[in-house]
Amino acid sequence: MSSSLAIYNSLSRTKELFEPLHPGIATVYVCGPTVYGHAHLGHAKSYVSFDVVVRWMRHLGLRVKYVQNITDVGHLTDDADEGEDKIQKQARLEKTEPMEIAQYYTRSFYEDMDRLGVQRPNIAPTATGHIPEQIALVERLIETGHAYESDGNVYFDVNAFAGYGKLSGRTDQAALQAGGRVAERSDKRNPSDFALWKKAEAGHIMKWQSPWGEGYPGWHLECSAMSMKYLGETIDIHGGGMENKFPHHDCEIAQSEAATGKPYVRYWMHNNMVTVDGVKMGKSLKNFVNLKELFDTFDPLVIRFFILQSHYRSPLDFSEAAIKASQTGFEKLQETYKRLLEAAQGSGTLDMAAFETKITDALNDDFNTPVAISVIFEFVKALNGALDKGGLDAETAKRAQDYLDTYAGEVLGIQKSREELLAGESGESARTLDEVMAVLLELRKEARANKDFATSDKIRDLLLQRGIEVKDTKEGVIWSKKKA
RNA sequence: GGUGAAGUGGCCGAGUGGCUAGGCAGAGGUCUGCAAAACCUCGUACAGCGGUUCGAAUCCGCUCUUCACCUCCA
Repeated sequence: MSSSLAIYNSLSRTKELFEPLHPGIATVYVCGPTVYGHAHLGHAKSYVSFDVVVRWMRHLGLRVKYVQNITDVGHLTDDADEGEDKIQKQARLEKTEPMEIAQYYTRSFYEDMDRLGVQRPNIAPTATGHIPEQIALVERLIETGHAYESDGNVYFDVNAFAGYGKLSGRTDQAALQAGGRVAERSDKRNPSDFALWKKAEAGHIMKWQSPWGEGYPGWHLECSAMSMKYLGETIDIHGGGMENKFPHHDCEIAQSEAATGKPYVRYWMHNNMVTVDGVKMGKSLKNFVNLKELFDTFDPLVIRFFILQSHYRSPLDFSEAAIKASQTGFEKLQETYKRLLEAAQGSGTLDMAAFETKITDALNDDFNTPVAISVIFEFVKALNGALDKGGLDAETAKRAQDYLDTYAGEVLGIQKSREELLAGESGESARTLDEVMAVLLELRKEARANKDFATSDKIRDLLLQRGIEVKDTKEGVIWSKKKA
């Protein structure tokens, strides 16, 4: 029952069997953040989703080369030709310089991603670190007749590239302009032409020398230049947010394919948005939920779990109530895993092969994490049932642990480690707590033996008030600290 | 105006021609001194109107509603 990996390709708008260009190796490029503010839930959805994509492909035995850029050149706050550099603006607001802004928010980004269990990309190139590569790409486009210079600016000539707009379906440039909101620029040949290189106006801080004078790269250029540098002229997968299909990804395709004459990307993947009350969460709107604030209330892994309970191509509506519902389910999963690890040996068995097949099929079907999670819950239910009835035999118990380690842990990343679940806290204060708890539970045990339930319940209630939950199970009394 | 999505039970959220999604919440039960946990049972959902079909939430058409993109945005 082996299925193969199918990926929904935004370019063909169908699911296609994934076959890497070079057998055994998958090249993946995902648009990274522009670092001028703390990451929000929308970033989390995107990078958690692609994290699972990469983890699953590695699980399948592919060697994945994963590149994710850091955009540290602030593109403009308005349209391509107006407004202020975003990073420069933030630097002005924070009374510092652009480089410090970029570095500070880059660190902040990785801090948040680490807490979400997002594995770091193999290469995380910055736009400012690849200015020569970008200039070279512009020169190549001028040489091949796909770009032209005009007063220190260099534009891509959309008419010189057949198929511009094929990703977004925006192929009729005339119709596009009719209702468009971007004012025409006199120095462009065609209103749809986009900037490859921009002349630095007075006061612009982030600028570099180029054959066309002092300036800075256009907003689509870095991804093409860095993707080609590290992954080759044709890559397997390019991922990003849906809002980047047009113009960003269409422009990337145009400038890359015009330069190389080769297909740029074989599978385009676009993840959907996080919404709040049905409206997109975005930096420019003021409705975004900062991850650091969210982590004050919720375990980062709960957020990860919440994200993966919906499909990456579906919008995900944010609400505290929805995350709380996820939290309860998440805790149930952790509890069951812990119970499995501590369970005594019995004689029960489970049909592990069926659970293997189901979850593999789900993940092979365009990374269907919600279905994968539902399979894990079916498994959890069967597992708890078996443990209720006296436990699993040694082999099944081992396979059950492997199952959760592999799918909930290694692939989906929604399971806490054994150490975290079993060891609790370490150190002097934890040992003291253990000793004190042992005394209290001994007193409670004596009270219960004497049928003095008033006393035993009082001990339990008072502990619960302080965040320590005591449960009487078949295996004996257990206690755990609950997060408030 | 153009380009693309989507409307599923109290809530979140999969599926997509016949066969249980799953989670949360709720009801009943088993277990327990009681709780908690776990397990068992239950809820007759697929925006509306037509059509295709032996059979449609799933395909087609129309209508209504929502969202994204067309300006930076994961």
